[in-house]
Amino acid sequence: MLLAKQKTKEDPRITRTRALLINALGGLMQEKSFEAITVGEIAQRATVNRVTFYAHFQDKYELLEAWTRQLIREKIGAQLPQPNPFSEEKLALLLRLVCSFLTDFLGHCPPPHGKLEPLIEKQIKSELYQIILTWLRSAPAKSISTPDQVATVTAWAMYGAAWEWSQTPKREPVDEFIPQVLPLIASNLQALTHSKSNQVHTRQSAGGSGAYALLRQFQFSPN
Amino acid sequence: MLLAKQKTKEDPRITRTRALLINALGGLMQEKSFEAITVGEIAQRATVNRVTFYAHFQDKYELLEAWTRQLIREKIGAQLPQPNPFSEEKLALLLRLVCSFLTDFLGHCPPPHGKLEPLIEKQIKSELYQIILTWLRSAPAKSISTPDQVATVTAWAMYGAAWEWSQTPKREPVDEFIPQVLPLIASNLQALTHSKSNQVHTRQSAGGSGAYALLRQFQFSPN
DNA sequence: TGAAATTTGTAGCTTAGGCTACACCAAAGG
DNA sequence: CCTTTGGTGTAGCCTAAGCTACAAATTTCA
Repeated sequence: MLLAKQKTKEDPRITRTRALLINALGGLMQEKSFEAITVGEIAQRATVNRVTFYAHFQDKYELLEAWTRQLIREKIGAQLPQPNPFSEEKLALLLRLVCSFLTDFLGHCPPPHGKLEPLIEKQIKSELYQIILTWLRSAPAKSISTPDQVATVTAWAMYGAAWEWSQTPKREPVDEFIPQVLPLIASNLQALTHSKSNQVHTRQSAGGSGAYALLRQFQFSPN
Repeated sequence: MLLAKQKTKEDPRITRTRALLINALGGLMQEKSFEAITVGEIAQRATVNRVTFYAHFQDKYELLEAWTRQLIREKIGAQLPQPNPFSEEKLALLLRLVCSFLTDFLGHCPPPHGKLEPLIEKQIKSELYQIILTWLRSAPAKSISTPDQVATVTAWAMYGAAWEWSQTPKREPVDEFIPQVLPLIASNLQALTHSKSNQVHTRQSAGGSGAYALLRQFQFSPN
């Protein structure tokens, strides 16, 4: 109803109200755990009627998704000076952004983070997937794998690396961590810099089924 | 924040839109002179339709009044810890606030300040009048003059002093200035601290006409 | 000067948002 | 147990705000 993304410009009231609600949730998330927050509180802090909330979001979980998505776009996607072209420095920066997001973010919000962590995992990987896919589209893809496959694998690898690092109690500083894992991640993107095709296919699977089929299943839907 | 205290609660959309417009003007006033600002610009920066502007304000001059009034309330009225009871320290603080408002404020806005200065003069005096009147109401008024008269005279005296000081090119620091003029101003308020009636009446006028009649004419209308 | 471009202010219509009221559900708590 | 309490979600109505369009001023500039 109100959510229809039409080609015609969006009514400013819609943008404004959504922004108010998202920011209100952001404020409350610094004060109490998500589960303890009620729709009424969110609406009140947003100076918006509670009924209006439901005109924009199914429930508070849907708002949570919108909030984290915006945060991720701000802190990760928007920090890359310009998306194209690809460079190894940009890949390093991207990984660093994911790392700092993970450390900062959870510090901001009082636990428990029950439903929060799977959500941001999903969304960060989705964001990474989109960014990498943009790189792949603007470069000659000589890999034997499809761009979607490369993007998916790289996104998962990057997030996994950052996640593992962020969970380590006595972890090394980011500046040491990044050069250590970057080669593992960048190997998938060799096609972008030299035209050498990678070896993944012959290593992983002898037939048409296996890891690739699985990956295809779990590819992110656009946006 | 916004003052229309009707018995029926004000629609939140109204307060929000007014606040957006006022803040938009505040931003623009730091960038260019008031005369150079158009209604369209204000509305755009407020993320509000230009037509909506006219639903709230007659023209940009009326918005200017609202903006300055809010600023004055924030910087002066709201800085007094609690209005009552009266004390000489509070009077000194009040004068200091007026001084710093005058110096800060004009620095923020690019000249020319043509219509601006008479406006803030009127509004600051009005604010002072209200504050002083509150003091007078909560204290035994033993003066021969009416509270309105005392409040008016004191407000004018305070603003006049602060204005003269702020216009002096090589002025002394506020901390020296305030003790110098405060006795002149406070004399009107003696009735608040001791019950000695002041001498103004016998000094100023021999009959029923004269300064008092003039003052009565120029008393501020409530809000 | 006089035409073009802005800006101003208003009218009429459409839509988002505010409000009341209500049904539903779940968690206390007597 | 059943009542209270508080959060959830929806329906219907009313109002504020958005949009288009247009008729004046007003400013700009050739």
